[in-house]
Amino acid sequence: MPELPEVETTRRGIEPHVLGERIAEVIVRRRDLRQPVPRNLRAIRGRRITGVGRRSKYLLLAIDDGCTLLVHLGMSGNLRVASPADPWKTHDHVGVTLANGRQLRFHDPRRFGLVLRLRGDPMAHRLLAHLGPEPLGDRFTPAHLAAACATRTAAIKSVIMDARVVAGVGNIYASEALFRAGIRPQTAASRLSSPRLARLAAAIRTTLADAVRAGGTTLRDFLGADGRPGFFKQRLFVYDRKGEACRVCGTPIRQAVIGQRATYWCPKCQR
DNA sequence: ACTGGCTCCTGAGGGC
DNA sequence: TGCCCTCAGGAGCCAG
Repeated sequence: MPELPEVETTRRGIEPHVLGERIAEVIVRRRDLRQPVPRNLRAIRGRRITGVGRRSKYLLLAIDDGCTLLVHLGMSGNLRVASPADPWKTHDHVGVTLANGRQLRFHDPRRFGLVLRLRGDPMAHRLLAHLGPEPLGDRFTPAHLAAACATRTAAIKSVIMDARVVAGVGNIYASEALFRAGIRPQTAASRLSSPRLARLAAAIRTTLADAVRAGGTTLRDFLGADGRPGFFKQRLFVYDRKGEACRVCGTPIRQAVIGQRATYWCPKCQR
């Protein structure tokens, strides 16, 4: 479910409720996520949350003992601000109760998500160390994208979904950015000219920034920290629109599988 | 060094 | 209604 805009929406949603707050209790109802929730997670009890950050699709809660709570939402996860008195839903796996009477609930039916407690520099952790530049940051430039694509024969869509090339671009926004750039998703990355890649880099930026502004995309089950859906779905040009008319030229949107993932494009607008 | 394929898991939706 | 099949927003790991 969540790509970068959904994770950023979650980050912004929880930040005002948790920043500076003391952790009163940690409740773990299920440990068997993508990696087991560590036994020492409870060590954050009594500590304070000093920062709410994001890297790629990971949320990083800085704790005042120097460790970091690393949260990944996987395909079906969400993190919401609840009351400790709220009934626990079936797939609410972890709860972090705060001194202000709020409780962060980690909910994840498919359990592809992750809750870890990291010591030391989180960016040095093996899950984060290999990540490429943030697409909304200064280090993601046309030159960077061109260098990454120069030697790669894989489909451009697969390349922009490679987190080592650029972090946080998932299946929805890869198709959307390629539409905005006028590039067919199956084109071999190395065959794209510099101007076209520059246009793609800009499209990745604007697509993600627009989606963040709309509170992310809710296709089926994404909810922000306040339990509300995102509204970017109404603005999708191609994703999940197979057979429907292109919003620009009216041609039916096509769908195919690239790298095991459903991919959508307009055969007229994208060359 | 890349590339494509497989895997984890649950639930929703379509077809019959 | 109900059952069965397919597919889903991620991403690490594997063999070739």
